Amino acid sequence: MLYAKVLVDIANTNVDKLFTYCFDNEELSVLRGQRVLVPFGAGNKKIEGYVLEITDECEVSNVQIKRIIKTLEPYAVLKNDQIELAYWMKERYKCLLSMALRVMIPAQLRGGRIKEKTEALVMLKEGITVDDVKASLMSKNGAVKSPKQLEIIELLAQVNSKMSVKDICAFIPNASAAVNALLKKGILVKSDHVLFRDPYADINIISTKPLMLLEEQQSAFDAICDGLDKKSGVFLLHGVTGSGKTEVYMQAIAKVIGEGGQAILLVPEISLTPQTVERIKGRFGERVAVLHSRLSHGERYDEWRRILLDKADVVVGARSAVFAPLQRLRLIVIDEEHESSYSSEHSPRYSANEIAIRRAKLTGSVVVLGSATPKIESYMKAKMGKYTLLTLKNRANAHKMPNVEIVDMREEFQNGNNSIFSTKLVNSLTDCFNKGEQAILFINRRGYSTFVSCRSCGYVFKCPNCDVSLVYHKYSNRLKCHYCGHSEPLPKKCPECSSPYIKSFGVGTQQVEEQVKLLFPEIKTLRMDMDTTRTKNAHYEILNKFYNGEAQVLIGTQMVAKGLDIKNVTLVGVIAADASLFHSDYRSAERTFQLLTQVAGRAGRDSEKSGGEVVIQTYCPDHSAIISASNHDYEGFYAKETAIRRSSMFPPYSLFLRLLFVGENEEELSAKSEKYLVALEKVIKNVLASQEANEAELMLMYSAPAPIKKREGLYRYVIMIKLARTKNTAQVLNAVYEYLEEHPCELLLSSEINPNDMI
DNA sequence: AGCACGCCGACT
DNA sequence: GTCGGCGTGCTC
Repeated sequence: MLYAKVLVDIANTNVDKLFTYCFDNEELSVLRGQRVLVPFGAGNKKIEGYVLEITDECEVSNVQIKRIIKTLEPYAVLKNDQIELAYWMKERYKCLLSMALRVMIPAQLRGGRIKEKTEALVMLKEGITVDDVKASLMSKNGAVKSPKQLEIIELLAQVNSKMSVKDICAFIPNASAAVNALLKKGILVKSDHVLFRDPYADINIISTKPLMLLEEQQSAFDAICDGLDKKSGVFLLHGVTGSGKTEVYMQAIAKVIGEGGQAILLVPEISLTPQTVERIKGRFGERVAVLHSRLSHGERYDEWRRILLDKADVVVGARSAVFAPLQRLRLIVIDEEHESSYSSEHSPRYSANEIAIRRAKLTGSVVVLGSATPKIESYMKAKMGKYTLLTLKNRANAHKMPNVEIVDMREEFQNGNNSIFSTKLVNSLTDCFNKGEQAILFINRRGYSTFVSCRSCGYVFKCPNCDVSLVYHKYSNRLKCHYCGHSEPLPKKCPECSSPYIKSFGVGTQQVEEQVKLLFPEIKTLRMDMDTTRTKNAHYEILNKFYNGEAQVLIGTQMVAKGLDIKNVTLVGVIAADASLFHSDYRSAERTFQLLTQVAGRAGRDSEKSGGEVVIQTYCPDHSAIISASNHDYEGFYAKETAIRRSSMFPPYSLFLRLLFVGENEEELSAKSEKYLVALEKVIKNVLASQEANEAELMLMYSAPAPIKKREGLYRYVIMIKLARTKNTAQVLNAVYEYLEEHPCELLLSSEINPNDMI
């Protein structure tokens, strides 16, 4: 008898520990990492669980050890390093072990809802030869009784392997009745073959060869190879837009595969277009698996299983692909490492970057973080020597960086221009269209306007479920909430004062499109935002149309800023660069700089044309994020931004811990968060006192409604704790977590360190 | 999470 | 006297 320590798949703190079950290894083989069905609780309810340990001695006493009912798959679904990783995640993200394990396997596996897709294959029964069959199918006078059956037999003998009925029919029309007859006679036998659904079955793959690396690329590649040989290292590949980072990743991946290893390439969800996949598959062929949220359940499960069953060496995917169950992992590449989509928004709120580094440590792999605009935090780590900094300063095809012009919209207004386009941008658009070239207009807001209000009494239309103003959508003539999806028709008069004078303010993608059409009636436009990309292939179709020149201007939100590489685009216009600057969190300048740099990088990617042009419209032309972005000056921005962070003691010079309380009753929420604030303050001060530390290490601590204090009908309150980074920080945090564990509160939704956004 | 056990009020 | 409320505690 052997024993298995099992974690039951129930999301509850009380059962988030190992339970010992037994099994008879003569009749049931159970592996570490395998999923099993076990009886659990008083009613012996059948619960799915993960085997995290196998022992030959039972270490628990005074309990009746139950028996494992069965294994759920014939193989382990978790690799050893993933189990270690899950334990680490529990500590790091304060999540349940069961939740950490859940993100590592496809959701469809749980509950056994997914079925393998199978196909019946037929073959000649063993021991039967073609001649035998021929003889049996001949009548005495030598005529063939069943010509179709004979044909099938001859075909099968010729290909000498199993065939599906569908494939047989491709050679012999309407063969299925004859196949059934042969099956009935026992001449043919049937077997089931498991199919892997291929999400990219329809794309045509053109194989590509490695390009010659430029000097900078070559030295980056050499450094990464060095790391691969040593089986350790985290590299920050800082390369300007268009510098050929992808080619460096690809050659590093090729080296790994060449040596029998495997690699993960993470890309932001938004850039997981068929083009990206095509490019990777073109280089690495069949043994590429793709994982992202747009796959159907079946496709996702099949791709995951291909990885598990060692049918893939490269995994390309979004955030959760960092958990891909590869056995011989040696390299994890994170493209656009600064992207916020690498941080999970729900529990466990992990960061793919952190997970990659942790997983690499556990498996002896190398991590490459690539970006034109690395996170301040990442760049600082590189400067301090925690990561190895690799720099690509030049664009790969010798084309220049685009020329960026900043337009002060306050001046435009003073000069009598109150339209959303500056004179400069209108002139540049005219030029661009005249030359038959294309433009991208970027505005970080969808809809028509940002808010709607009554001109008579000032009433602002707000969402009934959320504490945000409603956005006007002109095409549907409705007011919409971008947080909960609430939508209502635009009222004819003000609900407060009945005035009919209702006006919308602010600019969104729909209005930009409308204005372009008014100014350039002959120009075709395309709009790309959440509203136009709702359907499965919409992304791809819009970009394809633009690529094929079916429109001269593409208007869109964030999603046009990332990764587009269209040679004919020579002009990029940023309608309002300030939109992201006035968020009240310390990262807003960084985000603005990143976004502007990314969007500017879309211009002038063709060496035939002269560099390209970017026009940035803003109300704060002196802001360092805007100036540095216009000069393509990451170093300059980094220096200014770190100076600000240091003087105001923002991360990475300090640390924020945010506790989020969510509930229906605002008074109760406010009172609860206040209560915890008082208690936690005492806890923290006690720790600091016991360490004889300066009380000022607790820099700031308050409780308040979240910036968006109501969302989807629920109120939100936060406790913010700002701590100096000292030798005591870890101990302070542990004390806080310990207190929260001992005093659980059902309203406390999450705790996060340096959250990505404060809303 | 789900189920049993247990200790209080309302009922035939 | 019993039925059922849901607070507490345990599940290999």
